[in-house]
Amino acid sequence: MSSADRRARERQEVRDKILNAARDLFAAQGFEAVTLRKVAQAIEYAPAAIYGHFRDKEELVRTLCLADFDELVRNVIPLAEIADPIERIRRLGHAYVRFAITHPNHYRLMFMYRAQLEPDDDALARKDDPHRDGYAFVRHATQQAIAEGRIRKEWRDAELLAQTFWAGVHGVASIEIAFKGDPWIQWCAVEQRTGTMIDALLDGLCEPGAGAKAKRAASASKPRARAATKGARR
Amino acid sequence: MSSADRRARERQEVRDKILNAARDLFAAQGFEAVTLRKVAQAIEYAPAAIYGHFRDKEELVRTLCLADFDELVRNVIPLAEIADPIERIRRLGHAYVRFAITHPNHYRLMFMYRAQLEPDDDALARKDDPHRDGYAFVRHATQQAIAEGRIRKEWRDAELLAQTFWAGVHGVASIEIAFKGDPWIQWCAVEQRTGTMIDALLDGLCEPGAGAKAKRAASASKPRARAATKGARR
DNA sequence: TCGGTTACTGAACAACGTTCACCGCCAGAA
DNA sequence: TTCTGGCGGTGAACGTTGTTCAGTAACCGA
Repeated sequence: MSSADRRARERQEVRDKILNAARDLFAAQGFEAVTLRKVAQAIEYAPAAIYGHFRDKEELVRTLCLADFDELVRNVIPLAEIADPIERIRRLGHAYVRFAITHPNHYRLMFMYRAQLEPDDDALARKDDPHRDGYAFVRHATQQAIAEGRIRKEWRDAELLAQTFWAGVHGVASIEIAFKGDPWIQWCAVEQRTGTMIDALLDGLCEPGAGAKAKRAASASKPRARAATKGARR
Repeated sequence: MSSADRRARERQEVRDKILNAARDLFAAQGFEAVTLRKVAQAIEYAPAAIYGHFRDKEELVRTLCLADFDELVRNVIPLAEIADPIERIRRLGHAYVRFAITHPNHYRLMFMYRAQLEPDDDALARKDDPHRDGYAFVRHATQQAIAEGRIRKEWRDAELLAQTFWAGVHGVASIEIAFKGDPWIQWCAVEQRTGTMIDALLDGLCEPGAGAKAKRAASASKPRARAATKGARR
């Protein structure tokens, strides 16, 4: 049945063309700049043709975002090899903020807009798998840190720790995206803000001398860019 | 010249009617639900009449938001009396998240949408005044904490501390607003997440025994709701 | 009474997401 | 070979949206 195969392949090709055309618009200018008429014009189809491949604009852009989020997953996977859970969390936080800053429109849609998406089957399949679910990745690390006695006794709740850490890096990332270049505040460099957030949070959460501070002192030998690049007032 | 006064007063009344009609829509359903035609219908004017009072929809809703933010300012002003800068910051953080949660659409527009607003004269006038500029309030407190030797030597940069603390509470607030009720994650109570963020950050930033932990231990005599209300899976 | 300013109207415009009747083409059955 | 069903795509339309603009009625000072 090669004819049916060809039909399916052609259909997939059109779908990919739609996604690619939409990606250019979305990555550069965000959700509202993705106009079905512009996408259709870019691929030389009528606007209504898109509805044969996606239920509506929302589904189109969300599909696009989910696909691009694999890049974040690929960045995070190698971190799983780090034995020390605190160090693993620290590196994850940096990678997370870096991804958010290089994909601001993706990040905005997925984490700053609204979340009332019912997860599809694909997403449900990888839920709670630390290798494919970012939140589970953090929670797994916090669980391990608790088990190793690294966390202060006040906060031995892996769920709470994971949510707090995520909120911290999300705060840095989303403020950077929403307020980048805002002249009201004399912004420190975003890498510095990220490092301060992660280090201070881990210091506060960890048992004294149980990893966080030691690691930071060790990595302080290679000097980090601190207080170097301040945003200038305009 | 009472006639000119009356004209000005009538003009202000119409402007207020527009703002009030828009506020109802905005507070309940957010920016996109504020339709100029719906606003106009509510006050029994033609849609175009609004343009005699506001440059565009953006300015209308932003004016509305700025006015409502005075409530946050009023909540924060009494905190200035707290002598201890660390405790002051802690209380500010709780008030901040509480405001965000009770005004999710206001918060979303001001801090999660876009910030490319050029500040108006009124805003510029109160910039850097700790009593009327929220960010300056935090920075002033961090400066004082540094001066009192409460902050660890690695982080004695008031600007950086203020930005990190703000990012922390903003992270908790914006995640709560964007992900409230999301079944993917087994959410802890937002008060618990707020408290953990603030306490852990201050613990990590402060010199050991220089205030943060002592304060927390003291207030732990009146038991806080910890690990009590977990969001149940659905 | 006159002239000008002000506040508002009604109708229109352009752009958006989305729908729907139609149509041509191609694979498989008769 | 001819018929037929369905699939993919089209073109035109619908209902919204924000916004503009010429016109108008009321009012105020002269």
